[in-house]
Amino acid sequence: MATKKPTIYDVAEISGVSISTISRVLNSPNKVNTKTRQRVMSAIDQLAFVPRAEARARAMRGTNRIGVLTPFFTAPSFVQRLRGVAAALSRTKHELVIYAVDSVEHLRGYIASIPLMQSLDGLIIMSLPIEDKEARRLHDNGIETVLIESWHALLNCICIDDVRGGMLAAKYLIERGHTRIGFLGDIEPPERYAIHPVKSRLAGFRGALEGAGLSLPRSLVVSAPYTQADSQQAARMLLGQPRPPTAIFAASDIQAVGVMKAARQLNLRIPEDLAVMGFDDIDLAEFMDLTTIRQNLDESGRLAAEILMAKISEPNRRLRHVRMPLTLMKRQTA
Amino acid sequence: MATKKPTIYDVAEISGVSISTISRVLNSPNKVNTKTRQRVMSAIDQLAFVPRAEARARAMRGTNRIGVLTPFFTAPSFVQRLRGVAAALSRTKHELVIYAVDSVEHLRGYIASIPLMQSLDGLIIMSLPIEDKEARRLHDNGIETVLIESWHALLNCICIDDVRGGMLAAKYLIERGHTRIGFLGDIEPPERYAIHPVKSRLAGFRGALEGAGLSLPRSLVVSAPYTQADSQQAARMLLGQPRPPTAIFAASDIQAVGVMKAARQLNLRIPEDLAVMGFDDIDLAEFMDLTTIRQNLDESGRLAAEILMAKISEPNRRLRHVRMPLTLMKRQTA
DNA sequence: TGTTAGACTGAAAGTGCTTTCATAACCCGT
DNA sequence: ACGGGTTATGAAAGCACTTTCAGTCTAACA
Repeated sequence: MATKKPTIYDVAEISGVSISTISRVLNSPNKVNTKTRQRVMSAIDQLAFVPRAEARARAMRGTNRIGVLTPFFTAPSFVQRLRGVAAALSRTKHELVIYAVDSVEHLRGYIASIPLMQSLDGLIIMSLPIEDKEARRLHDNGIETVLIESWHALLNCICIDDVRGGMLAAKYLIERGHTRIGFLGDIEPPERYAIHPVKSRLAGFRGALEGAGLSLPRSLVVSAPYTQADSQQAARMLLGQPRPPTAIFAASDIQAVGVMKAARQLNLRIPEDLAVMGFDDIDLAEFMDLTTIRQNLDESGRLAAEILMAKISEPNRRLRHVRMPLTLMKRQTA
Repeated sequence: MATKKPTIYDVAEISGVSISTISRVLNSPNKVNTKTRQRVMSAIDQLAFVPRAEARARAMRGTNRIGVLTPFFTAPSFVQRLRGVAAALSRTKHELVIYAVDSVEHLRGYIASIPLMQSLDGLIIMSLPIEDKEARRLHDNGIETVLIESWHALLNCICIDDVRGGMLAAKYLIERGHTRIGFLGDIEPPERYAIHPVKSRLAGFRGALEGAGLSLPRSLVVSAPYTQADSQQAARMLLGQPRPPTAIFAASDIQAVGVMKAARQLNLRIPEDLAVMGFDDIDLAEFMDLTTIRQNLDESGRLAAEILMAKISEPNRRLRHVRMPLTLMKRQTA
């Protein structure tokens, strides 16, 4: 049992002729003596030999490859978008190629080489800032592209209005009678290669508070890394102040869970003593009955895949710039 | 303007470097000086150069692509394994291609065509039953393969001992003084194309109970589909009986959460009135402080990827048949 | 029988790219 | 200014085939 894939050299050896002859048998059989050809043929199927290029070409015909460029492959929100993409693709004949980006160089490297390699029919780029030059290159090379959570005039885009999201949260909490409301989010994240919408959410949140005549003192805004544990600790600080907030809006569900845990540790009842809101509506939010601002993550992935497939089969369609709706998911925590 | 399609030689000439450098710019941009890279890049799009995929595939040892065949792409446990795979791959130059399987035909189709198209260096197959003939075909075609959650003599395998997992859960609950313990799981799932380890978990669970002189009456075993809502409903039935259990072991964390919700609806305190255990230890379990049996999902994915890469670079390594350890994660719910 | 036009076949030269290896150019502490 | 360690680059050796070119062999024709 040879585990190696056979080449024409193997076939040549077995049938006792030169590789040129093998090649001829494959490409112009009539130029080869019947006797020799038969010998070669039997060697060919004895080895189950399939010329590589041909195999590839045959397999590729009709198969579209679509790529996803994403940071934070480990974060639930990204996974959920990916899920949407996969769901949309699963019933069609498409391959899903995933590129996990975890540094600027990585990002630039991929964006630079993907369009050139022409091995992808379409590309979905999640939460990564793309520069003008890069957008143009993708566009010029005819790689259909959909951006999620970022924006460029030349490419299809799917976004949400983070500012409005922050406002929605603030308005809801105000409506429920809260006047001291805290904010917790990853305001100054270390990664420069990805897009971080937290500042916009904070801006909208602050705007709505001020619009209602409330203030957002410095002491009620804390920054914590995007993990449950860090957020829990940050929330403890927020709640340990002399005049703690009666509600906290966390810029992501993961962080909201951290807040909930902190509250539990401090024996605060939710929502009576402390109202908690998140952002995203990842699966976890439903499980935990977390009131949150939903951006339909699965749907954004699905939509991206669909836009892509439509553009691939019908390249003249016009560019789509979609703004996905945000909805308040009223559950138990606020 | 030459009418010929440009090659790296042309690009090299224009930008005044060698073809090696061009190749490097394309394949590992970070290995070439920024200044040079820019010069090359501008030459590249000045010529609208596109490398010929065929030549490239030939020159490269393999394709640098590894595939994952998985059912239930939407389920957290699968996503977590995938995450492990992606993490391991991200530091190597391998593309991750995902094939979402959602029917038997799908599965057979993929397995039949993947070896033919030789466009993959390695394959990870998750929770899918593979037949002898198929295993042999993969093996003979030199596609390195790792099976997760299934077993075949010819291929690398990564498994857990589900029976033992069930036993662990039972023993722990017994130790905590419980004598009426219920079981909830997706015992008779409809999908025939995937592997379902629930029965084994139940067997181990039952075995341990009986070993301790306890019985597991029919009434304390309920089957529910693998969703939180269905499990919640099933749990309500379980808890609505004349003599309800004081503890429930759910065959997955998702279902355990359903049980927790049901308990909350019925005003049962956890763990005082009802102890709840899950299985898997998905992220959610930690967030919800769920006591559970951990199978290290991320790790299994990582390991699979690593075995694969080792075998690819060194094909003579011997087959690995790994049994991953299970650990009891003691948290708040039991 | 001696030529000779084909028909076959193999050696070797591409094909367009990747990768290894050696070298040259730097960079840092001393 | 000098070893010791990177980093950047080019020369050259593949990779799996195709194609050209020249040689061998045969069969047919004078």
